[in-house]
Amino acid sequence: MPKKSTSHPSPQDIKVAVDNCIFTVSDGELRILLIQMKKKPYTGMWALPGGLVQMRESLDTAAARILEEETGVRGVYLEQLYTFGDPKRDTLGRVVSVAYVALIPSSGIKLRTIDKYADVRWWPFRQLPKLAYDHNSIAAYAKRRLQWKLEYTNVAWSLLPPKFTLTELQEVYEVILGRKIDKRNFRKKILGLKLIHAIGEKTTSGAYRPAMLYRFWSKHPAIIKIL
Amino acid sequence: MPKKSTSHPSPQDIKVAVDNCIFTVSDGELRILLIQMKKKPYTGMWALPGGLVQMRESLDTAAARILEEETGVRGVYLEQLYTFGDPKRDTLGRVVSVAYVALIPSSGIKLRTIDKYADVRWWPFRQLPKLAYDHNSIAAYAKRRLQWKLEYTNVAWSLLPPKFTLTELQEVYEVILGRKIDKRNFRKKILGLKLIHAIGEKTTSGAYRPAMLYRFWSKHPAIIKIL
DNA sequence: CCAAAAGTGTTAACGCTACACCCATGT
DNA sequence: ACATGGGTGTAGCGTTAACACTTTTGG
Repeated sequence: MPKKSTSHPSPQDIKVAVDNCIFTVSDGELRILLIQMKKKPYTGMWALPGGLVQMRESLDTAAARILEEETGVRGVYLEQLYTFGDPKRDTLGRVVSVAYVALIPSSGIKLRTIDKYADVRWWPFRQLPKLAYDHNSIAAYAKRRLQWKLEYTNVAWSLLPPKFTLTELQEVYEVILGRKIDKRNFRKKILGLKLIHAIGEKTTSGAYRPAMLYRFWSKHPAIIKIL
Repeated sequence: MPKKSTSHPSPQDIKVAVDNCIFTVSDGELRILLIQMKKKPYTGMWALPGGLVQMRESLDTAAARILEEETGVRGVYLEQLYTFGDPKRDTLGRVVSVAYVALIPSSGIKLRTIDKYADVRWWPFRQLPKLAYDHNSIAAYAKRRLQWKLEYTNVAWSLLPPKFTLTELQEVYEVILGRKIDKRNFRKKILGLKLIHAIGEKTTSGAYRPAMLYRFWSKHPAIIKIL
């Protein structure tokens, strides 16, 4: 950017990072994955898992790589959220962070502990601690986007295992949107959209009356008014 | 990012740029502002106006600065769109581009010619040339976002002068959404939303029957189902 | 008086919301 | 038999979509 009237533009030296907001729903709570930092200025603080983008990888690839390093998960829903670039968001130097949202099913995820971090845990979104950097803002923004996506697209399926009951699906909506939904209206609406179909089976393990299991026809993203 | 099994992560050296998709509606067409490049590898090609982020400015500030440098416009609608980071999007080196969308009213904009570029022009969106970098993709994405925003928020007011007729407003919708809208339903809907109000005046200049002029109550962004 | 754009209501279809009871199973 | 979650239908209301003629002005 030559010829500005303002003070000399110093040569650009900016790092580009990716930070992931990894959501799941379990035990009736929206949860987000946080790591506890070891590194110097934020030791002991919790933060979103992230890292610098490598020279030869795209942003999407970087997000997927970091997601896999932290959780061992691959092939899940992963979408760019927003890019945060306040000059003072990192005290050590200028870092622009491209935030991503990942959605993973609650069932059977082994968190991979990695010695880069002191700890890795699922935190109930309602009770987040104070996070490093501007990560509280990023997480808040991610939740708003998730709420929107849930109402207007079919992403909900990314939060469920391949086979699920309608009650489980409804719980995902209720937990994330933060309100009760009428059971009959919900089922009518969802089944009317023809995005899922009952497979013959029923739940076996549970107590009381078994529930029908459903599967979704396609995981391809679609924009459809749901609620 | 220590301990990767893959080849040594080379030290990060990435430039961060901002590119603006500046839209307006005039003469019944959606138009976008393009600049013609002088610089070495893309000489003569058209591209989105953009530039490198300075060390001490935020991304939003950079976008606003570049917008003003190119057009002289200030205080218009400006929103971050998406960040494009394919490693090969710029042949000269690794550049991550944060794209912004700006909306400006068609009336009375003097394009400031700047000797950094060979030319600056409004292009009808329907007939874009092949652009430098990945700017065709960026522009296409920006248009999709604009279409969505028009239907679900009050951004349309950013494309109109302070006083406007309902026909002008409807034209903005028709041009951007690419479909005809029923005049009576449109007026009923828009007036019912209570976002605009008739001021006493009528159009003077035009031939034929004068139209009522309207003004919007507030330009604050709002999310409201419009169409 | 003619051309051109401005302005104005009604009806039918559809979608959304609210609401309460019986069913299948395990203990 | 009972406790627990699974499963089902209808009626009222509001919103949307389709549709055509009269009014005002300039030439």
